[in-house]
Amino acid sequence: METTTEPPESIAQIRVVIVEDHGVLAESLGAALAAQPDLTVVGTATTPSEAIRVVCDTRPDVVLMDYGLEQGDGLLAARGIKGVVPETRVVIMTGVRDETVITGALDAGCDGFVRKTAPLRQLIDAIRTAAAGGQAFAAEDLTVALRRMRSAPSTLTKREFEVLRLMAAGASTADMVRALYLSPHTVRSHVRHILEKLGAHSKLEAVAIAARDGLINVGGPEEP
Amino acid sequence: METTTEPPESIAQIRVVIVEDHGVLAESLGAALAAQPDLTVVGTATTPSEAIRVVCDTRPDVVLMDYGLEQGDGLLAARGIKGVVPETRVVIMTGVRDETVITGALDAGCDGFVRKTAPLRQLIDAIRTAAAGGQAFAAEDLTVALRRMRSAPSTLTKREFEVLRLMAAGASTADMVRALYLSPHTVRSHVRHILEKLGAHSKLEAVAIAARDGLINVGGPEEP
DNA sequence: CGGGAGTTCCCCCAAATGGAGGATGTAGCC
DNA sequence: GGCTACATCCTCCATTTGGGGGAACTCCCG
Repeated sequence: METTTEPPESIAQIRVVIVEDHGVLAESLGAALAAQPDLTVVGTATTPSEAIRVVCDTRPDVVLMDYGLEQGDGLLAARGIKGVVPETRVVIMTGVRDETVITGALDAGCDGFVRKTAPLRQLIDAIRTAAAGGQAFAAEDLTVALRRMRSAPSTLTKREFEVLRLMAAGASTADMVRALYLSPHTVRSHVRHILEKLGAHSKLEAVAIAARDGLINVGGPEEP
Repeated sequence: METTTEPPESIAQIRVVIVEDHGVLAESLGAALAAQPDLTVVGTATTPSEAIRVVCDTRPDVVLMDYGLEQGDGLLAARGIKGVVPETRVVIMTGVRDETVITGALDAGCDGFVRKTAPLRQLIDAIRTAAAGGQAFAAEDLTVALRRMRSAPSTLTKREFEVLRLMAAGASTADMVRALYLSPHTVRSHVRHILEKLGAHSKLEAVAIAARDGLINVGGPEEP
């Protein structure tokens, strides 16, 4: 591989753990990072729980965390790691064009954010920046996140999110009544609040808006 | 990297083009494949059109094609490549859990199918198998695809698909009337046929089923 | 302790939707 | 020429939904 913008000459090794459930990417990425003179891959994991265990065992400098894990949320795993070994630096890696991921990453106390569409060099730089104690967020990502935070105050409550997710699954009011053990009046009340907050005029539109804004992951062929 | 299950000893080089818009994966994968003694990466592309151009220029043995490209469909690109340079072998790589991808890959005349969750060795084996003239589809994937093809005959007409896509965008009947220049009666008629064919009892449920089965791509943060 | 947010439940009513049926014209197929 | 599929439009009716109120109760925070 070619050198990056900042090829460190010191022998200070950055110990990296890769959390990624796509074997193809995990392995090739591991090889690519290992080819860097200052990076050492000391462990890998494919699930949040495995990630925390590996981090406890290996005490890496940086965790490279995929956002879209099959079994759970990368940000949740990041929170867990920060809770158990707070000095661990976490760089989130995502393939989705979802502005809420970066706000979530900031909220979870992550130290870097890289899109999978970015060149590899950018990822390596982010790892080095995070390891050095810096924050590796692209200015473009931050501005997008800020714009969304201003424009969409979408402050849905927990219950409303539950209802929204059920709606996205195609549930009728009666279905939600059965699922949540509530009165139809209550479900309808939640629905109306959701419509109001999202600016929708139907459940269908609400789900479409929520899907567009990344509030929910619509079932089926998606890769978060 | 380590050798695979079938480390060829002949010097016959397999020329590979990688089509992948995730720079991180494209680059690290390129490095990992190049480390194989029998594989040579002769080109990369990030869009379908670029892919076809690169294939024309470099005439590779195998094209490693990501299904989920931002700008267009990997299967469409595969079709284009097969049309222009039919002897090219195409291996589809996908991260989504969508059974329709594999049927589409078979339909497009692809020669291999690998999930990103698979180990790297499996991908490399698929490339070698495809280059040797074989078909590299996992038995598990084929059975799943067959099961779906039997269970979901979902024969929506063109017009019904148009209506379905509008529904997924959150359009009301009135919106669709304006969008399609039809009578509300006609739109409602199409909607009812869609509900019947999908086994849904509401527009919301129909969209959820369609999204689950990969009939439509629901807007927003998805990575097909 | 007071106030706000959240959850739960209730009322009313107009509009949209789901579900049933039929009618017309057009296009392609055997 | 018939037949079938498709698209278009229609009627009728029961149910659901959207939109507007309000009223408890809990919990948390200042």
